[in-house]
Amino acid sequence: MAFHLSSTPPSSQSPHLHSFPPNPPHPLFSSSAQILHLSSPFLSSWKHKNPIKTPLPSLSSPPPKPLLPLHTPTKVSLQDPSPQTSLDSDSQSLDGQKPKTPSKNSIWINPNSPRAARLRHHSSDSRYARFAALAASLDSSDPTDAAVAAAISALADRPTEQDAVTVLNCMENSANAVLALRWFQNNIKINKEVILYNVTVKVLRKSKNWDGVEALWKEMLERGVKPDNVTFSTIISCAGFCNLPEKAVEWFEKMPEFACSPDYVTYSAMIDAYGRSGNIEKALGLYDRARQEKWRLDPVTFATVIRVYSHSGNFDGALNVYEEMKALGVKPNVVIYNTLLDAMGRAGRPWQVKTIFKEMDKKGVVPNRATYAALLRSYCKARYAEDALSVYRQMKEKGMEMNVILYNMLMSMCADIGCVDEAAEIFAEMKGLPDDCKPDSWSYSALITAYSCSGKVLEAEGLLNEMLEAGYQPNIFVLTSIIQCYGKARQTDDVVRSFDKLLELRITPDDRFCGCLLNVLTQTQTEELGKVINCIERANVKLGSLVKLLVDEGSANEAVKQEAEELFENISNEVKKAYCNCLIDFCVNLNQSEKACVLLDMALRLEIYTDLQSKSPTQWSLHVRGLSLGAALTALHVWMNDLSKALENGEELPPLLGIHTGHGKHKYSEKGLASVFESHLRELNAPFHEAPDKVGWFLTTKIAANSWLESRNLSESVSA
DNA sequence: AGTTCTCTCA
Repeated sequence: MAFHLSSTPPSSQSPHLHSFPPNPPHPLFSSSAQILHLSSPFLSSWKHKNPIKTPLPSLSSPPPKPLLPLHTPTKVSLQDPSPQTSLDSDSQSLDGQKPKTPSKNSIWINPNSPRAARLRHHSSDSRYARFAALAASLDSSDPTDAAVAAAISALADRPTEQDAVTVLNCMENSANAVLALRWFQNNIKINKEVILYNVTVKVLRKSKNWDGVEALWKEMLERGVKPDNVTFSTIISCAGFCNLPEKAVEWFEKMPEFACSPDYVTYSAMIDAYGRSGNIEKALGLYDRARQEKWRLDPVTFATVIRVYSHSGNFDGALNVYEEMKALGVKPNVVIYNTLLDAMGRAGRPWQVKTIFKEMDKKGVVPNRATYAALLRSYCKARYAEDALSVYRQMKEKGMEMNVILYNMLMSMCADIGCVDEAAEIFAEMKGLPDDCKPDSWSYSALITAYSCSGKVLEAEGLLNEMLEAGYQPNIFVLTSIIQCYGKARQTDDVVRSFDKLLELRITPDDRFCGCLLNVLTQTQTEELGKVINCIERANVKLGSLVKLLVDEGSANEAVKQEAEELFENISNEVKKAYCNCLIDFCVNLNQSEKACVLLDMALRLEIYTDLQSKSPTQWSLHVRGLSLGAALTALHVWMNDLSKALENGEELPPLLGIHTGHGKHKYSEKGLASVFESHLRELNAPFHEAPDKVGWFLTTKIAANSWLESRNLSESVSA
């Protein structure tokens, strides 16, 4: 028996714009793709589907107007700047540029901060804008009583109690917020001191400063200020943010002592606090109680429970809550929809994301930035490229801020599906954005992966250098990509050099990294195998010894079996299939078909490959979808032997026999697998033919199969 | 003046 992986990899790849099931594995570690390298057809097919001249017009050509107008700083000043003021400001800088430090009368607000968002929201409210400006000034003051006093008197003339609440509510710097609270307590007339404490606690929550909250609480009690329900729900939610569920319970239980009784907001905060700290049972228990006892439940509570379910991986639970909510007559708002969209995105159910988004539109709920961000995340994760890119364009059109994470997800998706050009364009766009949107290590990593996957060695190397210049150390992800890249280009010495770099950086190779080395091994010329095997040995001793057994023609099958089983006990589940695919391909490359069968057998026993063969009264089938070419051919060989045995035992074949290679709608390889598989079937004189009406299937009849199996047996017995 | 929407295979 001999079969070889003789054909060169096909260079076409099917687009998987709407892959189903979603979330195919990362191409670097894809369980099936590695000997069938396929590069980027996405762009062309996408262009074809969309009669637009350039796929990403706003990326490739300079836009007529700013794409992200929100990145333009919003100038907020206390008074309308008088000409004199402007002159003063300008005169501070010799080069005619805006002074770096804000002049006394104008405050520059980070346009990406939540404060800026609130400011835009309240843009018609000049009073709000004035106090937001004061809050910004207070945040950046020195943390001293004097500096805080100076900031307040510079920007606010005789603030009222209401002004104080507004200012504190806008602040972010917790130390200064406490000092500002102190100033207001000492300098203005206050009727409801508890409110000032409550808003200050909110500032502490922003920085997760639990100790500060406890200190304020103590101080309140000492001053005889009586906490109210708002105090409790704020403190409970703070405990939740700080991952201190026991503190949340402690304050919840303190309520009666202060003549407060929990209301629906308190319960919502408690459910949230439990949920955030991983107490799923308790969170859901509280929700159940709330329903049974017919407490008032509002959309916020439902959104919280949906999130608790979604983060615990129970996505149907999340949907159920949504149904329950509608059944109870509570109208879903934008936050509910956003939470649901996020949940279905996490679940990897982009089709449900679409349905929910449509429903939202039908009900007239206006999507906001969080909605679009959730859509983008879902589509990127599911590699619904067309949809993701469309959402991205819509966000830009609507002036909604992207951020580094969203950009990175978009780039990773492009990399995963082979859209190098798009990834590069997005990267270039990021470079032109303000600092907080500049490419970070993830961005570099994503584009390096994109280059690596499509064999652009020089580009990948260039970007790696750029990344180093930008001050980022290469991490395991980048080095995995680079090694993949060199392996594919058969630059074995560079593979070794990069591997040494990894060890030099004291990075411990993980299972995926070793899988990448294995994959490189399947692409390495015989005379250089030793170099790669040496790396594998250093990365993972067990894997190294298994590989050496496979290379050694004298090694016993039993030894291979034992070593492989030991190895597979110790690697993570997500890489097992990829390892099997590579190891079997390696055996096939080495002409060690028996060892390939040993490994295939083990993979079946460990249920790494499942349901390779199936039998119905009308059809027997072989399913090789998701297998590498070598593994698929090994499985075919085993199947043929099984069929012959069945005939020998006097069994009758069914009317139809079929081989399923996959329909090529997703993953990198299936289309490739089908075409390469077909040529191997021809070499074997196997009478299977591509089914015209069933994509990804090769079929034959009982009669043709019978005579083929007979002639095959005959020739084998002759040669024996 | 209170509870929810936030992130990447790290």
